[in-house]
Amino acid sequence: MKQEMTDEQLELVAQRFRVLSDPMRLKILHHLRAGESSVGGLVEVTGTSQPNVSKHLSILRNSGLVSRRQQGNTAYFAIGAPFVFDLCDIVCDGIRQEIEQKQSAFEIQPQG
Amino acid sequence: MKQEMTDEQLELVAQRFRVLSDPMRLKILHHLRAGESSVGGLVEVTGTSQPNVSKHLSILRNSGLVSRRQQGNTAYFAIGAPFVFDLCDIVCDGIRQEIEQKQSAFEIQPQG
DNA sequence: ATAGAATATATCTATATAGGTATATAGTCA
DNA sequence: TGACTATATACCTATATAGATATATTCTAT
Repeated sequence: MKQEMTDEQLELVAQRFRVLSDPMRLKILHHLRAGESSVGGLVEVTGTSQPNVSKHLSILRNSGLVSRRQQGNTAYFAIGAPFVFDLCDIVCDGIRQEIEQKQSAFEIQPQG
Repeated sequence: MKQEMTDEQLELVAQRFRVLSDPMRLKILHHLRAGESSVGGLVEVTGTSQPNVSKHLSILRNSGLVSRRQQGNTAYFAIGAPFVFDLCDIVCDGIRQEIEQKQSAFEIQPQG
C-alpha cells in the first residue's frame, strides 16, 4: 500500500474496521471460531435477542466475514474469512504490549 | 486467543478497531507512513480543519497508534505502532479478494 | 390448510461521534 | 512585556447505529 489511497478506498477500509468495532459482533465471531452455529445457538451464547443476533450476522455477512448455510428452517453461520482472527490477534498483542508498557511505567526505575 | 473472552476484553478489542474505523484517521496514518509530520502538515494533506486533525491525533495517541514529539511550538507526530499497517494490509487483501469474487460471479462459467 | 418454530425485517429510541466554530494554551520573537 | 504562531480544548449539531419491540417470512409437521 505504498501508493496514494483515494477517499473511496479509505472509506472502504474504514467500513471493514467498523464492522469489527462492535463487541457483540466480536463475540459472535469468537463463538463461531469453534465451529458453525445456528442463530438460536448464538442467541444462547451471546445472551442478546434473536433480532439483534440476526442483524449482526447480516452485517458480518455483508462484509464476507461469515457465510450462511440453510438446512430446514434453521440457518447455520460459519466463519467466512479466517483472516479476521489474524486481525484480532494483532490487536490483542498490541493491547498486551501497551498494558505491559503502562505497568513498567510504575516499576522502580534503575538509577539514572 | 483460544480461551473465553470476557465482555471487558471484547470491549477493549472493539475500541481498537473503532479507532481504525474512520477514514480521516486512516488518511492521517497513511500520510504518517511516509514519516513524521507536524499538525499543520497533516492539515494540509488531509484538507480538514486543524481542530479536527488535533482531535483525531489525540484519539490515535490514546490508543498508542501514534507518538508525539514537541519541538518549539510545533508538535510532530509519528507512527507509534507499526502493526497498524499489517492490519490495513490484511483488510485491503480481504477487500481485493471479495472484489475478485464478485467479478468472477459475472464471468462466463465453464460448461457444467 | 393450519399451527408452530426459526429466522429476518421494520420501526423506534438512546447513545456515540465526526466535523464545525470559538476559544484557550503554549511557545517564539520583537 | 505584547504580538504572533502552532496546537489543543470546549461546545454544538447532524448523522450513524446498537438494541428493543413488533411483525413478517420461511420451513416443517400434522
